[in-house]
Parts: sequence; structure tokens; C-alpha cells
Amino acid sequence: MAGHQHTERPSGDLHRTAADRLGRDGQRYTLGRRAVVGLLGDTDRPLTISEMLERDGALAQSSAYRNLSVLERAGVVHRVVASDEFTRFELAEDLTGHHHHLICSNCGAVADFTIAPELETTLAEAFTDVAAATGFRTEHHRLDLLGTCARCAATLPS
Amino acid sequence: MAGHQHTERPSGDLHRTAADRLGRDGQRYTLGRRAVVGLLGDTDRPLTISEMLERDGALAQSSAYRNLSVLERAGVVHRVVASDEFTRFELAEDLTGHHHHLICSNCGAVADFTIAPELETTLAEAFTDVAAATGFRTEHHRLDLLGTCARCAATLPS
DNA sequence: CTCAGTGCAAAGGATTTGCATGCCG
DNA sequence: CGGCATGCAAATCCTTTGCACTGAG
Repeated sequence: MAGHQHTERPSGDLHRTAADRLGRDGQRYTLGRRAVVGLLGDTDRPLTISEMLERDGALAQSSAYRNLSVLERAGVVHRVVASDEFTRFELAEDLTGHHHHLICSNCGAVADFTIAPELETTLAEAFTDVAAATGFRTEHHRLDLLGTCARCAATLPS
Repeated sequence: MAGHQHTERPSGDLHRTAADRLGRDGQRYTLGRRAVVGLLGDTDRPLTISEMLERDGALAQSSAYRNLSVLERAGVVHRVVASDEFTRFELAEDLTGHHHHLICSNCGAVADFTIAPELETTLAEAFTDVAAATGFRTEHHRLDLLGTCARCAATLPS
């Protein structure tokens, strides 16, 4: 149930797709950008910037921020806002499969999960109705569970 | 469909509830706290700190932050993280009714909406399953639509 | 009186930006 | 070669904190 969706896709595909999308945006697929995409392709949960810097000591902080921003505009990565002060990033959903997040309000950890496809379909229909009623142009939805992760639940009192 | 849930409850109730919950936390319901709660009770969408400061010139920034933090701990208000850099706040859901957010990725605006109760029930069941499978202790969920609000859609090209 | 709440100003910290250098195309 | 990408360091800006003052009980 919780995801390892990211490893299901051969990484050659991933980099080629990333390069294509950047190209369409008039951007190069440089080593730094490839490194970031590689990191995100190797994990099953969204990563913070500092996690990326830890995992690849060669990455410069400012370049990481700049490249993630470029990759986000090109539709390669997606920005995840959790409950703590850190922004996280994951590969765009069309590269990993649609999924949702378990967000720990205590430690900020984020894990992936999925729900039944029929339920997704029902939700999508409801969203179409809302959009029609409000003039909102929906790009995607975000369905997260907030609470306490198993790890923190073991430590905390209540 | 889009919400005016917040005005459905008489404001006397609101302030009494707020005072009760703060009292349970050993906190006073002071004028500054009452002002913040009043502002949130008067709107149909989450407000940023600076919106609150604009609406009530007497509020001091640091007190607003501190009081919102106290009110959050007491379960009176809820922190809403959208897509821009501003944290927003709304009244706790048991004071306004369960709802969701339309978040404009362009201007950061947030509007409320609701979905059919039966759909909420189905979702809740799915969440119970996920929690059981992962050991995650769910406190609440967050279901938001991200896209372009009607206002921005009129201005933007695509 | 006492102590929590308040407001100002300064500090903190993630993120962004200026600028000189290096590398890709 | 020419321009975009990079990396360092400085700047930004939302948010938090220190501290002296005020007000509620």
C-alpha cells in the first residue's frame, strides 16, 4: 500500500523524459539537474532540499533550489508542502503514478500511499462539478492524511 | 457549493467556545485573541497574517503570531498551508463544518468548497484501511484542488 | 500585587539573488 | 566563441524571540 512506485520505471526512461520536458522549455538537462532527478527517482518519498544535499555532497544549495524550480516549471518534479517548514520535492505524478501522502505532524516525515482507483474516479467526478460551479481550473488535487507516523506514535505519550 | 459556512454559527457561540477551549488550556481569552477569532469568523476563506493585520490595524504582528499559535494549540483555529509562502489560518473544522480548499497556484488565493457527505464517508473508510496497514495515527485529512482561480484564469494566457 | 499578554525591535532560518567563473552547445 | 549554469556569499522575507511594559484577576 505505501509506495515504491518510483522504482517501477526504468531510469533510462526517466532521464529521457526529463531531458525532453526541459528541452520543450528551452532548458538544458545538465549534470546538476540529472543528479537531482536521479535522487528523486531513487526514493519512495518526497525529499527536502537538505536531504538532497546530504545524499549528494557535490550539490550546491543554490543550484539545487534553482534547478528544482526549473524542473518544476518543466513538469518534471512536484513541490510538496507538508506540515513543517521544509519544502519537499518528488517526481511529477505522471512519472511515478498518482499517490497521496501520510504526513506526520510531529516530525514532518512524509510517506506515500494510494487509494482504490474507483474511489479516485468518484473523486475526479466530484472535482469536475466543483470546478464547473466555481470557474476554477483544476490542475491536480492533493489528498493527504495528517497525524502521527508509526515511529513517532511509539515515542509519544498519548 | 463554495462556502459561507463560517457565518452559519452565531458569533456568541463562537466566542464562548473559543473562551472555553482556551480556558481548558489554561489560557485567557484576551482582546487580541478575540479580535483574531472575530476576523476568522467573519470570512469564508482562510486568512494570512498580513490580511489580518490589514483588516485590524490595532493588531501587532508578533501578538498575532503568538495568539494564533495559542489558539491552534487550543483547537480553536487551524493552520492552512497553501502553495505560496504565506501561512493561512481558519477556524477549526468543528466550528465551521468540514470543507476543502481551492488553491490558486498563480496568486495563492484560497477558497472553500465541500463535497457530498457520502463521498466523505467512503473516503473516511479508505483512510481507516490505510491507517491500519501502516500504523499511521490519522488526525485529519486534507483534500485540496490546485489550479487556477477564475480571476487568474481570466488574466492569464493559456 | 503578580503574572500572563502585548508590542517593539532584533534575531532566526529557509529560500532567493548578485556576480564572477566555468562549461555546454 | 556566447550564453546559460554554477557556486559562493550576501540579501530577502516570513516568522520567532528577547525584553520591558501593561493590564486582567
